[in-house]
Amino acid sequence: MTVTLADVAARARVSAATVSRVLNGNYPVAEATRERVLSAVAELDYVLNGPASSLAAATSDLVGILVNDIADPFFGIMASAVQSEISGPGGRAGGERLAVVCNTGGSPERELTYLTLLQRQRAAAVVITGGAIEDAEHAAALGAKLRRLTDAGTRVVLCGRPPAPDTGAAALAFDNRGGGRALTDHLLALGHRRIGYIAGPHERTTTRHRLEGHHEALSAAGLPARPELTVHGAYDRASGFQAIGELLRRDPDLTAIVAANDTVALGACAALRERGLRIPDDVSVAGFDDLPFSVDATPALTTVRLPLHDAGARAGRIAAGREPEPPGGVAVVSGELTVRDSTAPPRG
Amino acid sequence: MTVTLADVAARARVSAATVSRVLNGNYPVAEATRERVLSAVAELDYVLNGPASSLAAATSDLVGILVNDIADPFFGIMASAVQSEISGPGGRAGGERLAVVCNTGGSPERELTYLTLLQRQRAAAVVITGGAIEDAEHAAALGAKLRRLTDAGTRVVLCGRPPAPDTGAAALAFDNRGGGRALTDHLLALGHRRIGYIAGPHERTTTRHRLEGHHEALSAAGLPARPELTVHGAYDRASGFQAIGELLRRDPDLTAIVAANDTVALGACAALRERGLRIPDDVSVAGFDDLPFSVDATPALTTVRLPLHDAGARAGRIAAGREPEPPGGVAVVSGELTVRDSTAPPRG
DNA sequence: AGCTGGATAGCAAGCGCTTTCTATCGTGAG
DNA sequence: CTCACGATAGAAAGCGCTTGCTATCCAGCT
Repeated sequence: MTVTLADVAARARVSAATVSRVLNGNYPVAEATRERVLSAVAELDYVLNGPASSLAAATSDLVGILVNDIADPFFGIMASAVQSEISGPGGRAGGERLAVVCNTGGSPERELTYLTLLQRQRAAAVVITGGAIEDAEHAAALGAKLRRLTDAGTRVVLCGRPPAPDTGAAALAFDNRGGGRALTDHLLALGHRRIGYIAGPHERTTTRHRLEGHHEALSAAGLPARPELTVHGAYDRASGFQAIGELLRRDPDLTAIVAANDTVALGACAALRERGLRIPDDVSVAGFDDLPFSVDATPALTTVRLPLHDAGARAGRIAAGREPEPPGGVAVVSGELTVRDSTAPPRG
Repeated sequence: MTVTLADVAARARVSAATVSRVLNGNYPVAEATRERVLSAVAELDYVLNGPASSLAAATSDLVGILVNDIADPFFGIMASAVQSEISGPGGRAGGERLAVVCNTGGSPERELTYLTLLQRQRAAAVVITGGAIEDAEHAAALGAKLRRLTDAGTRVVLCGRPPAPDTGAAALAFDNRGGGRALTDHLLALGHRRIGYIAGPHERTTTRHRLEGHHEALSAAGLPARPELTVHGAYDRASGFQAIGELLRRDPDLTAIVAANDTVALGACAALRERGLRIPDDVSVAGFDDLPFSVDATPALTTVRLPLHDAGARAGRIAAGREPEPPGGVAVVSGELTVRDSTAPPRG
């Protein structure tokens, strides 16, 4: 039925061992023999049986990339960068490694499920992108799983997520706190004092760190905490849109809005415009991430630029073993305050 | 070192066969025994060896999703929909199927490479999204590969791509031609006569079909073909930005621009604004796809809405074998003209 | 001419799991 | 009290490939 190594061997009049060695190129084979084998492979349209090969060799060429939301360019950009590094320098699918991305949808269970599936496949490496869930139970389960993966020889790299101590995983963490602080500092410097904050989902490191940066800036400026000016929601447009209604109800005189990310910020802008408020004349708006569309928004969005592509590429190189892990297994990647047209001094 | 089935069997005082049967649940096992096995599995932290299992069973639970650009929400949305259908109803990772997305970057070689890699893994199904490359040689190679995949029992579904006859692959094709025509008809109805067209890359079915729709509308209206008003570029923002310079040089009096997709349209808008041209007052702009950010653009973009999520979900269900293939193996998915604020009658 | 060693090729033993076929046990029927 | 049969469990034969070890061949030496 399907062509096997033995068929190729028979056709080339050599042993299966020789065919295997030609295919893997890790053992000397006479040029004439190699050519004979190669043409037999071509003639028979032979395709290696991956499972059999992985079983015998006890390794696989699968590399998994976990993302929270594949439809969000934030993850798409990182995943794309990881993948092109994995698939070999030059962007060509060189190393014959199968870099695949797995969409967890932000669900802790699916995150674990995918990790198990990858562990089953004896994946060569795993890159986990984006913020983590802050739930003690889940964190413990995840930590244990990562530990087992690294123990089994799978390289694990966290990209855009805080380190997971004692798991053997390397981490490239974004400085979300610093970015959040820079953004609010900027608004304060412009003279804003009534700032609404549209945070991401509860229990996510990204959400908490950005929010903490915001609070740091506020208290450094001697401003009182006003918890009612923070609302939580998903990292999507609808969340930003709705949040504006809530925020304006709680304080109709807000002069600035900081959003969890650019997508949320855009939703907020839409809601503001719908209410006849002009940006930045009536209300300033700031985002986070600097996704590609943010520069094209009207007005162009003030945000914190995160080097998503670079971080992903580096994570990919570490996962591929082409770059050493950062010292201590952890590196902090900083964002850069990017001021554009959506923020301005408050009226008045 | 690593825990195997035999270890679990020994711990549970049963044979390996029994453990396998408990894990697969496809053979009667006494309740008491099953529990004993299950606790041994838990105690030993046993994880099935995927390659060994796939080898013995001659099947795998891998499902591949090919996309041209994972950082583009156009693909992200479809991939996300496919994946959630594959991973089991309810969006939970139920079926223990490993749905993974592979980023070809639009390269024909990588497309083929990934398909081979998936074939190696004896994937259960493959979903290929987005337009195809129109190169005879590549098309033949791709067709042959698809044929082999389907012959080997892998279900192949094309999503947002024209059918591949005689390959055994099912297809959900977008009506790009109809959408392109509707868009240009709309512009003509508004009174535009000098319309620039920013097309996608050469040799892609999507590019050609959308452009053909445009030409159909033009000639149906009795307008002469003006090839110099069409420029090609990538499906990205930069392409739209640059194209405006070129188009305006060729005809400074254009009153409308049709872009290959929304991303390109946004780039075009930015370029237009930079030149001091107002949209839609001075120039109307239309996109294609209706990506999430298009409604938030300023002005909100007129475009053709493609049911990306629904199409992806359907493709996923077909790939999972939970929905029959469309009759004849092909279904056409239509877009819907969505008129917003970026198009208006020309000044006059 | 006999010997040594490098270069190739082959043998065969698994890798860990699934599954067919067979063995065993307990129970209701005769 | 025996027999047959349904329900379970085990034995063992692979699945297709990799790789350590062994066998062979021939050139270069002594």
